[in-house]
Amino acid sequence: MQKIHAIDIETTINSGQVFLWNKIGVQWVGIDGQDLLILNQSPFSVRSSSNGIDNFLRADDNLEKILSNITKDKIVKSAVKQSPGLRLIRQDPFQCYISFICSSNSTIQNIKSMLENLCKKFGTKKEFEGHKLATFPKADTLANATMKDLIDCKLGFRARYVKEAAQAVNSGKIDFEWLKKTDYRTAIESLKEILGIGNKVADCIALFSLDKMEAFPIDTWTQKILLKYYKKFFDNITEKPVTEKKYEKLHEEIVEYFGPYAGYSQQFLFKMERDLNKKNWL
DNA sequence: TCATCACCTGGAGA
DNA sequence: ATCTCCAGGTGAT
Repeated sequence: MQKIHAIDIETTINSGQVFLWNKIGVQWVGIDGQDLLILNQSPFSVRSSSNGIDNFLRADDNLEKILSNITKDKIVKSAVKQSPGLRLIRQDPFQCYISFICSSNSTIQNIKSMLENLCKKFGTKKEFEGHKLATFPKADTLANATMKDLIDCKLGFRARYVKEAAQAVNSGKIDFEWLKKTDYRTAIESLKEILGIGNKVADCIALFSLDKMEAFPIDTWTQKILLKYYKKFFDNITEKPVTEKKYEKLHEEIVEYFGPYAGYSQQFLFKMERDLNKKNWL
């Protein structure tokens, strides 16, 4: 009972949801908004620099219910069996939003580098249990950053996206508390008004930070998975690039098939396929 | 509605 | 050494 639902920290951190984490000794040290977190597998502990942790590891989820729901599908069932300790993470929304805007057309390692640069240049220095780190920048800081400083963080063409996205938060156009309360479709449409956010990035933000478990990010890996295992289940999956309208039609089919916890399914499938292809994480 | 193409940057492979 | 190609996509035409 305890064993079955035990969280595997390393697996969870190395599942493409978060970027600002490092393994130091036996523990994982990471940045979540203005918090520094330290995770320990054994003995299990989650420690926060500001006790403002908002259930980062989603201990409030009913895993038994979720897992029994999503494992009705055989492929998901085998993916869960392979990484039973994998969990969805509830991230700081602003950090998640900027992180996935930075993710477009890049690699895990480069995304991590960009985000570390942003923290070093714009974050607040903190020390927690002997670890000196800088927190993630606040929205108004990035909104007022110069383009040169953003370019210096190696954001490339994303620099403009990040600045405008931060301005949208600063002005109240993007309100994460409101987005958490509203429905999935409304949240996605709202996020997509921001330059640099398309369907995929919006789904990542919704799933990883806004409690929208029906979000199912479809990237090139997910597309490969759907083609490989689910071609006959969905009409709208092809090897061609997923256009905006195709994405939306496909998502409807996906939620109908995978159910209300589709996002959990995606996470297990994604992890399985990346590992199968021996892709590196953090 | 869809097809092309460009895009910062850094790492891998030719 | 130098070049080409590509990576958790998105925007403009």
